[in-house]
Amino acid sequence: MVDDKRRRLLDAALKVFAERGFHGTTVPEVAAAAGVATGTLYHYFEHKQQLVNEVYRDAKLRLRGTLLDGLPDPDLDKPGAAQAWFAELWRRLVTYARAEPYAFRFLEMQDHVEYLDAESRQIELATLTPMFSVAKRVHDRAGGPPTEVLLALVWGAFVGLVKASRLGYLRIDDAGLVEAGDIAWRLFEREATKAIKKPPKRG
Amino acid sequence: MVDDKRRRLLDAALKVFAERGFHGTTVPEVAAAAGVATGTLYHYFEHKQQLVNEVYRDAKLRLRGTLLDGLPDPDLDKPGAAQAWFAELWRRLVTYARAEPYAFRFLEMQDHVEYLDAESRQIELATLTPMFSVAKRVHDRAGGPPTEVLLALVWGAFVGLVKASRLGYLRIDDAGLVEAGDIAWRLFEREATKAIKKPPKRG
Amino acid sequence: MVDDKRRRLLDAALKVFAERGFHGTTVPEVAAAAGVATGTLYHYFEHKQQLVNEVYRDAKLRLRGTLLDGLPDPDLDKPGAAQAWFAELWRRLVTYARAEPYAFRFLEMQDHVEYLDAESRQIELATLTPMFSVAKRVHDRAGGPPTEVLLALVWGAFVGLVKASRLGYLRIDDAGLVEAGDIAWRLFEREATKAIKKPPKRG
Amino acid sequence: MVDDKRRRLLDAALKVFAERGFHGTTVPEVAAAAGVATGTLYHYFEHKQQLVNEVYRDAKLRLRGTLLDGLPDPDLDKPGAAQAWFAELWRRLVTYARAEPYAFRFLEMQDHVEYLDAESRQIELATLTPMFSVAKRVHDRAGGPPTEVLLALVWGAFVGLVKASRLGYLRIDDAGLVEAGDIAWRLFEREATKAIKKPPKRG
DNA sequence: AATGAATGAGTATTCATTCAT
DNA sequence: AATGAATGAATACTCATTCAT
Repeated sequence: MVDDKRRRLLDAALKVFAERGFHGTTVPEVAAAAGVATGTLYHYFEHKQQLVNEVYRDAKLRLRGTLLDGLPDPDLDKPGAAQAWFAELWRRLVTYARAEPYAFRFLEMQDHVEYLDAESRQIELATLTPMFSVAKRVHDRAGGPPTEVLLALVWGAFVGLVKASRLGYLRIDDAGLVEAGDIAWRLFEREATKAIKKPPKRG
Repeated sequence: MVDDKRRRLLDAALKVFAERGFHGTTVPEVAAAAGVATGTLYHYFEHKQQLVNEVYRDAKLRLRGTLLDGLPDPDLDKPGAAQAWFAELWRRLVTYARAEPYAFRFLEMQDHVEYLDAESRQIELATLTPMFSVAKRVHDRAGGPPTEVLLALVWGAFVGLVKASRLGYLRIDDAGLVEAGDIAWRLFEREATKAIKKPPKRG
Repeated sequence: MVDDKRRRLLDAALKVFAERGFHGTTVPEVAAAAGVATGTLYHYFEHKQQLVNEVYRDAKLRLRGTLLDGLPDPDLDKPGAAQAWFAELWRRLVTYARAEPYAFRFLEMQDHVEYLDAESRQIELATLTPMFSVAKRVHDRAGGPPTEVLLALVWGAFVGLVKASRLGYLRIDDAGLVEAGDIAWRLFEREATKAIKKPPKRG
Repeated sequence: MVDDKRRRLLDAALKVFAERGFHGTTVPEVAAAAGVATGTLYHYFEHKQQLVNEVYRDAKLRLRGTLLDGLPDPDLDKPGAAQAWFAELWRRLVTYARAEPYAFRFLEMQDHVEYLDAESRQIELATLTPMFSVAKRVHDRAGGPPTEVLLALVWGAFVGLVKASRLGYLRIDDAGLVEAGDIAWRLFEREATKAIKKPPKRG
């Protein structure tokens, strides 16, 4: 019951923050969206800033869960394993963006830095690191641009797709989103292909 | 002289809006950043919202100029023309993002919709359309996913790169950014390649 | 058991009111200081204002008791009786101020008038009157300034001493406080002395 | 004109703080009492606490001026000089308490410590020290209780008089207040008298 | 045109009081 | 009786906008 109200507040806050941004959102607005009185919000969160941080962590941890829970590390010696791993991740991203559009939008906002605390930033890193280390292994076999660059391109591509969809620049269904993953894979492809086909040439 | 102040206000506003967002920015803050009194700002702009819109249009038009001025339409029958066109556009994007980091960041913010007026949205479209129509011609020869999807992926990839760089997730110089364009081209490549190699099949 | 909680609430309230004043004190603060839940406080007192009034009366009645219980009226025809009476009262004041520093401080606050009710004010008077009437008898034999003035000076002198001590402007022990009474007596002295030595000149 | 508003705010704040205390006073109340809008108050003072501190210093400095400006140190070898010095100080206190009843009341409030800053406390000391050092010289010739104790008694006596008068426990005019000074002098008298009469016994 | 003090509606936060458990 | 979560009016403070100079 207590947790119920806290949950409702987090969900309502996520939604309005995603729509209007942190500064564009009023505390009573959040409370109203959660169906509680303003004072009640302050029973659960010390101040607006603590609220955003908890909303952020909450959303980010769910993202992390969706992306990483039960995701096996690819056996990179098997042909196609890297691509399968990539496809699975992309599919999970699609799942998250579809299931939690507000969370996805909120997490991609630009002005977080200003109010996020150390704990929140720590979670950000904890989400990226596992993907990064696999990508790095895939990638190191090949050469080419730094892994960070590839990941930034891929992540950005996905975000761009979702954003364009939200703004109405394109209409896309889940199948379309998954298909787009095949295209995004090309960013990795040549490197990964080299990695598998040409290790002998390197030794 | 008069235009000088207006110019300074637009530049100052761009900077603080880019850093703190529309709602996170105070009108006196903008005035102070421009080195004028608050009242002066209201001589040049009716209200805060008109100010953002003019800042937006100003930045967007410069983006449009940087991207499109003197950019020839590619002769798609020549091999490599599409890729050259793409490379040139990417190079121009890099130029803009480097020369006007605040403008780039500001334009990519999420919460514009709320306060942009019709004129501003019109300019947004006017910027996209020319690129889109070329891309469409390149693309239609091939098939595959809708052009909108490809463009969203590419644009998002570029934004992701710049954002990751700003947030410190990667360190990249101009050469690196341009190189990344070669990778991004792969998103188009197969289609474009097909487009060039396989027109007989279509005709 | 029930009274125990009421007692604890009165004591806790006295303490925090003495330290932070009525308006500077929060009802939950009082409850917490008493070790009960906020709601419980409202079982014993209708509202904050009733609480202060009961605290006030409670402290004032104890002051009255300490000062007046068993205090014999002086036989003013005996030499030294007036001074002995004064010394005893002063000693009792010292006792109270030492035993109940919060109560003493609270009672001397300035802004009581605003929230005290008729009953509380009545008790204030009931405390002063007995001392006043004796003082008046001592004093009338002599002449000089009105008794009220003398009492105000003496009472103020004592309060000044305690206040200066609390604020750290001086360090004084019980013996010092009692000694100070000898000095304060001088405010009365000449008149009282005259009263005893010179009645013939008046008659 | 600017200073005029600041002045009005300080005066209005002094009045309402004196009447209702710091916590019992609302910022808009102060602004209204000064005849300005709430926002204007914040143009002159950062927050409520800075306001009280400036009010306090302002009142305290005027008290200090009234008490000490042009007050000559007594020549303690002249008979009657100490008493004359005392009488003059008392007369000045009366002047201040009459001319600035709100300031006097405000300064005597109990709960200052909580919000006064270092600068304000420094001024408190700077006001007391000069009187203290003269009193100490008067007093050291005699012996008896510490000077601090005598000063606390005298100051308290005066405050008691004013407070009793404000609360309606006595009615007193300026002449009465000055006369009361003669009585208060008795607190010092014996020592001072000894000091002048009996130095030989000490040497 | 330029200034920046002035305004007061608006926002974050607190707190006396209620009430379901 | 006791609890403490819930309420919403009240309060400190901010900020877009106006306007006298």
